[in-house]
Amino acid sequence: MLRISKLTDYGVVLASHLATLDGPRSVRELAEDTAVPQPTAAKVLKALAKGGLVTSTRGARGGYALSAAPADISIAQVITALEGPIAVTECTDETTDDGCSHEEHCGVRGNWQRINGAVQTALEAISLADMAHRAGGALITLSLSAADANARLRSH
Amino acid sequence: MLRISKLTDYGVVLASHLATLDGPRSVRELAEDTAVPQPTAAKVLKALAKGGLVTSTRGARGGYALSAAPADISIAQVITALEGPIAVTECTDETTDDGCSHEEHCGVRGNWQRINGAVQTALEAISLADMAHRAGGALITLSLSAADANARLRSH
DNA sequence: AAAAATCGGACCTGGCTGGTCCTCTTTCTG
DNA sequence: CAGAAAGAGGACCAGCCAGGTCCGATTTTT
Repeated sequence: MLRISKLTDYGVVLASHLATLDGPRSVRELAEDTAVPQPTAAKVLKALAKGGLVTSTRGARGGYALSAAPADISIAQVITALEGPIAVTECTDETTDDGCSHEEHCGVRGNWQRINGAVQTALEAISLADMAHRAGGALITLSLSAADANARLRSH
Repeated sequence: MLRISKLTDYGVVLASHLATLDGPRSVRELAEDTAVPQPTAAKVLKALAKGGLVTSTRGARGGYALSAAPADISIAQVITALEGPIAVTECTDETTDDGCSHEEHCGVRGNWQRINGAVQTALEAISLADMAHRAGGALITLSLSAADANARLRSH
């Protein structure tokens, strides 16, 4: 299903919500606004803080706020902060260089990496500002190759 | 990590391997060629057969073969056959119309669907024939919009 | 000093993934 | 016609991890 985890989904929702605010907000407030269970929201926000996407202010009147402008934070960053590097298959995970035993059999590998890169590029191109605005217009289009992209352009 | 399951990975490897062959092959042979554990390969191939991607011949000298030309079977079909409909988040799974409780809070939803659609389109555009050829050249590129695609074309 | 927050963990638990096995049916071959 | 070869269709299990909760320590405000 090519699914991302629910935690990550929460992360995107929370981060997008933060993008509509200015000052820091407490976990309780954010959880209420987004209807995410409070302890879970806390966990997610902690992870985002560790990833440097949000800054935390401790103590009374503290809370979380985005560490950068909404337009400068990508969905890919949120996903990476919560799930580690984006890798569609284990093969494409560069960190484990254990030399996949199928390597000689699967000429498939290079292609997976390309697919993976494509997905990653797509997610990097989408900012929290984009997500915060509903009705963003035509957000993403895909093309198989430059030539194909060209053909599409002409057809419009 | 936006990861697909290992079973699905096997499915792609097996299907891509079948794309390089002509007649039906037994599970044992396919498993040996691809270094996928035999019982697991059987399971995967059964699922592919149920999805109509491969045809099975029973009895002695039977086996599996692709049900269509490699160029006419997409990676998306393989994934769908093994994992059900592609849905990045639960929200984007159209089958469950239980009205996600966050709905009013998350203007995010429409955007997820667009991302989801983009990924799906990308996977639909990649055929087994593409996967079977290693070194396929620039297989996929992404663009945010037609305008952006245009800009990219010019920059090359 | 007390209250309000986050931090950094530990902890549990249910479901799902990956993997195996067994029996039934079908088909070919000798 | 008998037996072997092969898939169909399940049941089944073990391990892992996502999802979720909770607690004590620390920091800051009031």
